Amino acid sequence: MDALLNRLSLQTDLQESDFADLKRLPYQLLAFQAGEEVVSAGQLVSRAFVVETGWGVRTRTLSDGRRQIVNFMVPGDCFDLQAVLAARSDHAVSSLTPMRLRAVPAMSFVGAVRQNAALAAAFWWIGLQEESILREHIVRLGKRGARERLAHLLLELRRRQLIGGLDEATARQAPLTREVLADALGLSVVHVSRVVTQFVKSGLLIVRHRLLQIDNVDALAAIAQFNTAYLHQDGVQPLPQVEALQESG
Amino acid sequence: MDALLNRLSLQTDLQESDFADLKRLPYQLLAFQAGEEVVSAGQLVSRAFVVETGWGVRTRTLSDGRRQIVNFMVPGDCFDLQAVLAARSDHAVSSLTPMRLRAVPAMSFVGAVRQNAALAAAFWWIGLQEESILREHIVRLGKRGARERLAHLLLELRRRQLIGGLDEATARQAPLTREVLADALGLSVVHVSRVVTQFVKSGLLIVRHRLLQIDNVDALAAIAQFNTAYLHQDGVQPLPQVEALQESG
DNA sequence: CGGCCCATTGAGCCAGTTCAAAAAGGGTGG
DNA sequence: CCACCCTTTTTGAACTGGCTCAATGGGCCG
Repeated sequence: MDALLNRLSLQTDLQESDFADLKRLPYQLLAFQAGEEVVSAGQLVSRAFVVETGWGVRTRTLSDGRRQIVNFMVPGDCFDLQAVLAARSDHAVSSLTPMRLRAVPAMSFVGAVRQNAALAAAFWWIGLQEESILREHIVRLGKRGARERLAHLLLELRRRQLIGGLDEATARQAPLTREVLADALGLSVVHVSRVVTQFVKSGLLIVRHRLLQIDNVDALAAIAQFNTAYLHQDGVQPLPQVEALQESG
Repeated sequence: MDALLNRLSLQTDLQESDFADLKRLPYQLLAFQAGEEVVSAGQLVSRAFVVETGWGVRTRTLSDGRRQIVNFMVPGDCFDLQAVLAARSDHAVSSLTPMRLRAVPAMSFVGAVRQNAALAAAFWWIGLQEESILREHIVRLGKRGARERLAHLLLELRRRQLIGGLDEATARQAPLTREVLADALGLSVVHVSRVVTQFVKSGLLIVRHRLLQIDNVDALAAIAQFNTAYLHQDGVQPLPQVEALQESG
């Protein structure tokens, strides 16, 4: 879980002992090939997951087959922390690339979070980031045109990969077919293809096989009006409240 | 905070003592007129809010003035629970109608949640619902046409008002101008107006002043392919995990 | 009664869609 | 190493849902 640990050490002020608590959690490593379904819609989930390597997506499929990608998952992301409540997943999660996941039993996760206030704060923070990413996706779909949407998404994914500790060169890459992009951006495959081509011709993007690679971050940021504030990368403040609580609780 | 209490009693299995803990929290009542800004973007928030009466919206405004409504808030909804972490709000919250809010200091809220596992579970559940509502908004914007979007949103708002304990007649009403709908649905004011008019002519909606009233739930549900699963109304299960934890922690 | 804000309606336009077909990979088996 | 097949991508052409611009109409308040 290097990516998650890296993320937590950058964004929270966990101590060695907190990391130790985290590492002590029981887990199971799961390996998936590209295109497998990790969690099905309607399934009763009872584990929390951490992405170790590879990319995944959370999708919602309407009864007539239309499919919306609700969120992407890159190394260091967690999902189904909600599992804690034995909720039924209302979305499916599947892998885009070969993917390795760490699955933690819900009960153990809750236990750790309840016994360690710093961990609770850290995962609360992660939840906050996730929610913020969802909100930004809403803005992307509701208020932006096709070029802006694509540029904005690619920049977000780069940033999120950086947060997970990947190096700049890797973080600029995204293994996304046009269809995946279309399902995420609320556009047709054909139109995504046109926009990608246009970006390539303008030197913003390099396409190799089905790998998109950002070639000009600044130009994309200008197109997308990209502002990273919503990612809350700066991490938690020294947290006066929570520290006060640790003393009293 | 009747609406929230009602919601919690329907969806969670809190005991009298849990409700007592909740009622014991210090709070401040705030009253706003229609169109006031409750929380500004970038502001450091340090309180959690509960909507007592009235409607609010969370909005994100792009630098060029485009405005996206990310979520609606109806009685019984909570927001800025994240405040706990002293995060900067990346969105503004404002009132659509006169609104009464209960503001709870972040520290007190965290204290209550940390000392009472049942409350923690209840608010975790509320967070899960909120996230699910955001995801459904993504699907609405990404994969649905204008008629579907409007029908779907109105049905969601009805359901959410019912969850807050409002009666059926009230829950069918929504005090939304065309502009608000447009900003929420990613459409233009003009087109929203056309769709509303069309719905009125088909007997799906009644419009009085600036109040939309649902006149035919089933027909709207058919248009929207509305499925309530994502609202997780059924509430938490008896929660084996959390109960086990209460014993051990 | 007049002013203001909101909603409606019409006309023309455009971003993005759909349909269809061709091209380009890339993996597999011979 | 080549031939073949399957999937993905690209491209063209026609279409359309929703947009913009602009003007008119209504309801409410002072």
